[in-house]
Amino acid sequence: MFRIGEFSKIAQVPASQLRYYDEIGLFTPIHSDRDTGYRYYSVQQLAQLNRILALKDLGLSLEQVKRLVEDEVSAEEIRGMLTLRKAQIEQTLQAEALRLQVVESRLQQLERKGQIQDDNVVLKSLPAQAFLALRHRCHSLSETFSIVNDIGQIVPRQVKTKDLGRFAAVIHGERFEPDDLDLELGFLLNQDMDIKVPLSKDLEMTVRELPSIPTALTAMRFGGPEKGIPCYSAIGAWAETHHYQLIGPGREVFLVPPKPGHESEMVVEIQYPVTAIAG
Amino acid sequence: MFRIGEFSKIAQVPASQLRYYDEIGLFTPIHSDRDTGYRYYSVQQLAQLNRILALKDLGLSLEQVKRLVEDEVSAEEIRGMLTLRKAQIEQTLQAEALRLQVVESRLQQLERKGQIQDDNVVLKSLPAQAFLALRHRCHSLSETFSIVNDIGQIVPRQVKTKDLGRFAAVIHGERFEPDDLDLELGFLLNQDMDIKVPLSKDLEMTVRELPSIPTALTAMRFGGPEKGIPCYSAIGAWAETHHYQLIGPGREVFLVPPKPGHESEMVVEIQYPVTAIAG
DNA sequence: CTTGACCTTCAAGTGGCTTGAAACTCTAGA
DNA sequence: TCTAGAGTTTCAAGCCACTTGAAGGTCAAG
Repeated sequence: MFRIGEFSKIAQVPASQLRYYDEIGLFTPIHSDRDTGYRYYSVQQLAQLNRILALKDLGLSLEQVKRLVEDEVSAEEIRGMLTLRKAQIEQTLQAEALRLQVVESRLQQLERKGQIQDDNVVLKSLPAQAFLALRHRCHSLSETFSIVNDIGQIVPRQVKTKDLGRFAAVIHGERFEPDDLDLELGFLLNQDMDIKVPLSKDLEMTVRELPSIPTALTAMRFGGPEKGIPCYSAIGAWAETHHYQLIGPGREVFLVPPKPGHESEMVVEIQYPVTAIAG
Repeated sequence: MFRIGEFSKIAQVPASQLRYYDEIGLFTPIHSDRDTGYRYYSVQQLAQLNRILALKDLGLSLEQVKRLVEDEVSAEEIRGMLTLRKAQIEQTLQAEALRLQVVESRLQQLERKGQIQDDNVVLKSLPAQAFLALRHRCHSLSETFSIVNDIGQIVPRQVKTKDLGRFAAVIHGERFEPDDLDLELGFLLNQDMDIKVPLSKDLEMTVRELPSIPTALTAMRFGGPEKGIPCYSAIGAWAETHHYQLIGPGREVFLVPPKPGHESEMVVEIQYPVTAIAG
């Protein structure tokens, strides 16, 4: 029989931790003196404690460990817990590896330049969302502007303010050529609905669901389209250095829409679906 | 200008978190209404927030992030922080990889047998410690016992109880052969001291420092030496499956020393220095 | 002007402990 | 047998990075 101090030295576990385990009922001394409150542990309990620490070391919570050691948990259930834990660890491993990569590239940047760049590129996941839009091939920037204008005028009259999200564009063309743009222009919707909005005699906006993007690379553009180039190249550079690949059409979501005469104050979030390249 | 809800949606950060960041002064809205307390954020602040989140994502504490974004921290200092962080991440990676290994081997054990074995083998690190002992080549078990007995009788008279640790043995022989044991027998000391204890006319115990063992494989033996074999094989098996290698003489520390007539109640911790095999 | 979505502050809770204070107990040595 | 000092007790608070909930105030669409 050992008192808590000696037991804690042998097991290399702080006494405070043993007291805590006693308190939560995870690991209680075989004997507690009625009068003095002193805790007494046996050597046999070392094995028990080691088992607990081993399970905890797998990353299980003390609640889980408790269930494992006190209830008789079925092998099936143990396997479930361990399999889950395995998946979690694998995730953590991936995340940590990514973190390491980023830290290393930051260190390299420091070596070379002294200042950290590209911090407006962010990896997000985006939910699916309804999109009331018109797909159209525009042959000049002015044509694009006029359509954008029409949409901005007409749509808010047809849809309740509450249901109307932000103005957005999907960029379908592979290359960016101002005189041949394949764009899908319109408004995100907060609620799915089944309406059509006629724009002119042969153009009609329809609703479709923009698919979710589990991993999207995003960047902010402050100002008009002419400010877009550094954003796109930042996204491209990020993707390249982090071994990601663009896998679909990009989107632009207008957080602060352009007002006539104040175009330089507009703010757009550029979003590109990506996937990590194996290796 | 956005209110907290909209800003939190764009940034994909819970509003409660933004309030918390405001509270700790890490990230405050550009405007707070005097009367209502409402927080208002600008789009430009998205970039600022992203920078903060990126730094946090590297695993830095909010305190560190705060210093980085508000004080002008020198590049030197940043490099220090990142290098430290890098080392930490590498450690975590290793630990997680080990964890994954263990989880996987547990799962395999479940598949094969249904019960978990070997949980009394524990990886510890042991500090250096003074050892008052006699190294001797014993040619029979009875010779060993008699020396052990002598030591147990004589030493406690020479050393203050407070300074006297546990009885212990270092096993120098490569193979275990009862009729040719190269043993170092004696007591661990709580304080380094410079004494010699004569045992008989030509045997003398001396003090030396047992080196620390950064990674030791340990197991408990409950009972006399005859119970030792499963412990040794458990340690061996553990080392093999986890790709560790024994790299020095083992030790036995007597947690519960044998009392005449109650030898079966003795408890010994067996300790072996090991090192991970690369790959 | 009403309604209901949105916002506020404040308090408490989370997990897995650690630290500290004030008081009590044990034991080696005189 | 006494004493000093090491060891132990309980209780409360603190740690991080938030989250949850209650009670109440504000905003804007219809």
